[in-house]
Amino acid sequence: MSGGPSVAVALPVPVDRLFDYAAPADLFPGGPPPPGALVEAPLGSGRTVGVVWGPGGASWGGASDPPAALKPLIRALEAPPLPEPLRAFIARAADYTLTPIGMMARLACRAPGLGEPAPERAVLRLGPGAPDRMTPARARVLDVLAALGGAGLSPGDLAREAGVSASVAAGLEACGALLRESAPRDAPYPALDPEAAPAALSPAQAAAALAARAAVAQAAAAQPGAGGFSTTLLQGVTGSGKTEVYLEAVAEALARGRQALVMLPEIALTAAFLDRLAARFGAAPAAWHSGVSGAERRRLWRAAASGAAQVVIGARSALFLPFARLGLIVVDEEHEGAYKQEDGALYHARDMAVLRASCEGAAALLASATPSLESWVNAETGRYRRLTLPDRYGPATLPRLAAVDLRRDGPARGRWIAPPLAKATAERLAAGEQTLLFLNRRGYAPLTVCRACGHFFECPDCDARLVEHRLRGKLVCHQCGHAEPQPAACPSCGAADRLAATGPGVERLAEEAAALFPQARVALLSSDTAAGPAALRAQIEEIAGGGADVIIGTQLVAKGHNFPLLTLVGVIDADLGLANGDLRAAERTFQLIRQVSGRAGRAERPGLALIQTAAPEHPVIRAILAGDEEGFLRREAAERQAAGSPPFGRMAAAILSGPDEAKTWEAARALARAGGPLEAVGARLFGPAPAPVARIRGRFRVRLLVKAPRTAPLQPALRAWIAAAPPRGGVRLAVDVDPQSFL
DNA sequence: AGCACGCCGACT
DNA sequence: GTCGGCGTGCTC
Repeated sequence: MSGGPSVAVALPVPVDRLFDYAAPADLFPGGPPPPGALVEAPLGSGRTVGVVWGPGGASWGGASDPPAALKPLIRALEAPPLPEPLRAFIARAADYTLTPIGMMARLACRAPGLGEPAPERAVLRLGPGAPDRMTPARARVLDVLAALGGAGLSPGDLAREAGVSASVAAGLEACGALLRESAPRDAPYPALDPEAAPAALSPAQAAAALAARAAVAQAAAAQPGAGGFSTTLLQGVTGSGKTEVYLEAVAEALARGRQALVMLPEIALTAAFLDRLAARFGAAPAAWHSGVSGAERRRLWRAAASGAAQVVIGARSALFLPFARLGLIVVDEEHEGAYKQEDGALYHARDMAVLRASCEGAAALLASATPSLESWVNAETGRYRRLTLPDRYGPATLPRLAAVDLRRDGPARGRWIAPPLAKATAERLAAGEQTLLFLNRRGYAPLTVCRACGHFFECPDCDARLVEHRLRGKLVCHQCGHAEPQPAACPSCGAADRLAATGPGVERLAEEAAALFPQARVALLSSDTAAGPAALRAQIEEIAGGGADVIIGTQLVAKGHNFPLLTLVGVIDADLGLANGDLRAAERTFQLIRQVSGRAGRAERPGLALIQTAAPEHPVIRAILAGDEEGFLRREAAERQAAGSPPFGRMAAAILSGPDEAKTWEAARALARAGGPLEAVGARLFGPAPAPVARIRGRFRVRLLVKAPRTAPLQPALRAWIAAAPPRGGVRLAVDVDPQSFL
């Protein structure tokens, strides 16, 4: 290297490479910016913000040598550098998820105004001089400031607080009784008190809390990155008091001067949750999610970096905040699919939380009533610690589960509510109790067929069938969102009135329920029926409060709100999710039916769940009916191990997409022939489409799966593989990972 | 990811 | 004859 100091910078471009820049002494008199510094750099014809990764010449993956003449950096931003543990996390997360490092690093710079110094504002406070004369208005101003001690107020706030006009303060300032100063615009976060209002814990909670606190204490006592890290799975059914337990862990972090991050899958839940934490710790913690304003993001980003933000409640993206001394990460509802980030960088936030904790020497705490298979396996094998909370009320709260064998007791053709379920529903109606009929299928009917010619409607852009949405008068593709008006006549043969809806959707089920129980108030709950999230919440609340007798719902009803009046749940088609060939179909079906069944009944009045199935002997259905979660997880884990699927390895996919089916398929075969990296490569396709070549939005796609041992260097292997058979002829190639836990 | 370069269709 | 479509390739 020649020509003065240079640095390697991670830039937000999808290239597996660092970019070298000159850091000339005239621009950087104190030496080149240190690792972690945020810098502005010229790139192509424009400029972009990146993160200094090390001295120039560092190679992160990239093969080609940097050019002889380096462009100089433009400037260093006025923000604290990303701490070393965060950089380590970014590098490992990028490698793990096959994401270019700069794209991962970008997630840590997502706060506005990082280029500018922390904003200041003018404040007035008591000055050394005495007022030239006293008036009642002036006295009120001085009283307000005296009550604040040495602190100041902005001119506007001061006038408002004192109930005077701005000119009063101006007069006092002119005679030296008030002093105008500059102060940080961002108010500090209120201090949290770990002992403000400790919860009363049951013996089981207290025991779990003790262990959770010990894990945090262990992390806090160790040097960062020196063995303090641990992961704990906190398992306990709804109502067992998991939250109180992990808040004890948060209290321990607070008491030891470490920061805590609590991750939630749903942003909508944070408001209520913040209230709860405010009650526990005496003040509300900071919140980080997509709905937080720019000013608040800037404030929180800097407060995380300074350590002033003691506790942060956040969504996925909070994982990339520059915490100064993180001691604990809690992942609430760790099994939730919402933790998967699937656009841009691909990652599973639960796994990245564990990774971040390991980089920070912090404790990770995963909480769930129904743990994901991955976490359960990790707890079983001893990689994670495990804490279990027993049901607070004993087994009586669990609803009684019974199967309705559709082969024997099924409904008439074109009907979906079997006689035993109809009878049970009628009984609830007579008793003034609510029934939930669960069917995880939106719309009126999943298939529309012409009875005259057999024509059925397919999406023009993909392989999926169009679903009739009678309420909207549309045919809709559930895969890509394509919608078209519902025709009156068959477009193929022209026959009018011969189009037949085939199969059930919730709209059709609601129709049937209304006909079956004419005296009942039937409510339909589906993501299509409400105007927006707020309207939907209001609707759910109204129904839960007794606004309906029979609730028809999709998976939407499985989560969140409680239905205290509900004593019967009917699962219309338990077999629905099991047939679609998806890797996680069984797991999802088990969790969904278990969650939705659990909605029946309450402590003093156990409910009933009737599971309609045509395959009661299916192992998954049998496990559901027996309430045998452990058995299900054990069997599912063994099956996946036999199939070599996650969580027993890493899986990546090369996705080829092109405008032409033959060319796309040929490129995929060439890639497969080029010799797979590491282990076998096959043209297996996962996902909803049944064919090896799927059509999505008019383009053809093939997924080649790559399986690798957990610790294998997948990134370079994939690069070499793709270099051996680069796609041609308009075919594009993207590498995708299945964002799941293999940690 | 942006952004420029480059080679084929319908317009003043 | 040009404006502009988006396919391809590069960014220290």
